[in-house]
Amino acid sequence: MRKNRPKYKAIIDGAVQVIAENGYHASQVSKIAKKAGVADGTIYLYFKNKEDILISVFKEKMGQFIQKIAEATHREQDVKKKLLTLIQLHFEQLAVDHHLAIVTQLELRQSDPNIRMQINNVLKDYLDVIDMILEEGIEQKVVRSDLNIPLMRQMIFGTIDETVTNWVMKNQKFDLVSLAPDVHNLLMNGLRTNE
Amino acid sequence: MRKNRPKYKAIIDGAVQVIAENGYHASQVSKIAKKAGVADGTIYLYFKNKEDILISVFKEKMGQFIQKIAEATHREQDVKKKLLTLIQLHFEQLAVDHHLAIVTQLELRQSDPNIRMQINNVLKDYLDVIDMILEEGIEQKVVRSDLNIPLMRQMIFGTIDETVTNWVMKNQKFDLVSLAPDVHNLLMNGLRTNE
Amino acid sequence: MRKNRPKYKAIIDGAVQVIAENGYHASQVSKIAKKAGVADGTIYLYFKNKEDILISVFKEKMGQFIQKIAEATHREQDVKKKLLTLIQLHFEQLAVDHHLAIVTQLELRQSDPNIRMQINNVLKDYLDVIDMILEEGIEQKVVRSDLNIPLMRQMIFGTIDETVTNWVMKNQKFDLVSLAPDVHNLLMNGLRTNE
Amino acid sequence: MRKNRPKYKAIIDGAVQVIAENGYHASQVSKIAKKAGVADGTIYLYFKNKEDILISVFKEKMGQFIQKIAEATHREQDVKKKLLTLIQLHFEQLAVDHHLAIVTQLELRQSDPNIRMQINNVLKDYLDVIDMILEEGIEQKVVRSDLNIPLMRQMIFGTIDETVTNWVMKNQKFDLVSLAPDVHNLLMNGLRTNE
DNA sequence: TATGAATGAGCCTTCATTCAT
DNA sequence: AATGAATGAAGGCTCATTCAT
Repeated sequence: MRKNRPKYKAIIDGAVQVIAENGYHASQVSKIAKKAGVADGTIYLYFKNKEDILISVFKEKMGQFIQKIAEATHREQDVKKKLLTLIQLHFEQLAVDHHLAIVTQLELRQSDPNIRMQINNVLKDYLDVIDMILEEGIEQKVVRSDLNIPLMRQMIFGTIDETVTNWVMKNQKFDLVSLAPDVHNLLMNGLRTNE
Repeated sequence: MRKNRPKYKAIIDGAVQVIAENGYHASQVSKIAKKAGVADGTIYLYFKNKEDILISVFKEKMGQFIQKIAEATHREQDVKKKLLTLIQLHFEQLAVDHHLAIVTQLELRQSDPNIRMQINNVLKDYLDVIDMILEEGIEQKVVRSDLNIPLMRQMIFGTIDETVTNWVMKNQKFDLVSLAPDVHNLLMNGLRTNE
Repeated sequence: MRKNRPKYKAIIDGAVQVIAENGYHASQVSKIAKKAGVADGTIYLYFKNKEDILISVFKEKMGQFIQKIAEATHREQDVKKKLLTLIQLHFEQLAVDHHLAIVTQLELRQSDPNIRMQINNVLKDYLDVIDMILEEGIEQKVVRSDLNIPLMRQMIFGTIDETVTNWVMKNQKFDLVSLAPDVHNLLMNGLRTNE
Repeated sequence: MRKNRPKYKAIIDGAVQVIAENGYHASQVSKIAKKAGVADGTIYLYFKNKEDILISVFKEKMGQFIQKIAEATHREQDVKKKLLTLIQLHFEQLAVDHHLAIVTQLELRQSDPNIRMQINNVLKDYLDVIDMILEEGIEQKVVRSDLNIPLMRQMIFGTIDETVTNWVMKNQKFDLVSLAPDVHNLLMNGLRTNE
């Protein structure tokens, strides 16, 4: 299968780097090819077009990203701990790969409607993980039940996302991972039931 | 003064529409000119280049946007009411002008570092409004003081922003404004002091 | 008459300066207008189009230039002195107005065939002066008669012109006028009869 | 090596023709591409920009031009014959390629300072050939020693150049090459020692 | 006459994509 | 499969010229 060939991975990784360094619109296919160590034409043996590269980058990288978070939260029993794990892994994975962080937080926000739709498809899995935590929390009465889930999910995702964006925009000058407990505390406070 | 001329406004408004419909990078200058009802060359009497259009769009539109919110929150006495007002006006203004909403939530996220820097400059005023509310809240012991302000601000802005983005992505199918009380409730819950 | 109005002269002088400073193709009409202290549109009350400005510049400036030389050589009796006068005045006039020198030696060489034709018309008068000196010289047996006049004229004009061009290209760093006697000596040597 | 590829030569030759026919500033890149039988974009695989085409045209064509003259004069022993050879080859080469003649005599005179500088660099070699002939002539007492070399060089180059320009301007209606002996005679007369 | 805002045709250059080798 | 030279469509921007005031 095409995706298992070494050049496929080389192109994906090259694309992440080039996009992180130049931004999506300044990322010429030839630049990606050079960084990946292949000829320009070779790109088109693996990808339909430039847009397809971007979508594939997101699917590959975010797929793994989400996968890890999904698995880790499943392993946890406690709802609060699930959320903490989610936040921590989210921060950790981006802190470790700042190229990916730039691409995720900044570059992927742009682009055509149909790219965005595909990206949202992938993101859907992530949001599902959040929803499941919330549902479990409501069931266990750790999370308030008077607000609908999408709203709470938006707070969780919005807060995490905004925090990472801030970190990226400030050129990763502070320690993102160490913020996890406070973010968790803040969110749990908002979510908790008001006895 | 250049900005008071009717064509300036026409171009800004044309740009908002065209960018909302096509995305920034697919928005040819000639398209903006046509929508504004001016010749292509006229654009360059009012704007340095295409990038300058985008920045001006943001400064003009977001400037007013933020101005309104800043004034309205200042008029309120109660901290909780200030936050509610902020959320409500944020939602209302974007709900009323969905072209602007698309540009704000999607198109402006992209683009070169130097565009982003300029945009952040404008946004700074908005974040300052949030910070002031938080500071006042801490003083009045309505807001917890054990977390730093940037973090809480990120929750507030992140949640509001994510909510609007969701609304835009779902093609404005639900009533954004009516969400304000719940968002407010959720955020205040997270922020409140834990006695 | 149009040409006597003060703005006509202002535009011509502005054009000479702007062209000397920027080169013909980087000399926008608006730049010339600004330098002349008139509105862009005013230019077109005095000139048909941009090309017409260039031609008029040449006619005005070179007209005077040639006029002076023609008169001065006529006043001289001696053929040798006539040629010396011609060389000296040629050098002097350009040395005094280096903007004009740049325009004459460099900028006017370019441009469309039909501009060149008009320029040549003006130059014709200058070449006629040379021819008359040569004819007189031949008559008086000071100038050899075994070569045709155009050839000798080309030597005279070519040598003078090349000397000025060199001076312009070297940024007028040496004294052009003081070269006149040597140039005259050299040319007379070539022209003299070989007894 | 880039310059050896057939398309490089095709573009250079196409450029010479198009520039000769239209003048440099009216020579669109697309016209040159069409004449050369390549796509517009192909031009930019071989040349940095439009200006680079002009400079390359000059370097290539004038390089060969000067090379031939330099070699031929070196082969001659006699100083007078060296000069005759120079004049003859100069005329012959331009007579044979009238497109090149137009470009050399008219189009290359124009243009930005930095183009001119590059052109002068190439021309320098030609002027050096003249200087060497003069020095040899002085040594052998065939050329007068009371005038400085640059001045005499200006007469030689100026006369030759002016003659060619006249020929080009008169649309090559007379036989340029046959003028060589007279031009030579005239110049030698000017240069000779006055015993 | 004079103004200068407005016009819009025109062109260099980029770069995603193709295809002969 | 892989290459990379070649393609050519597309668009931002300039500037000579016009015309309503």
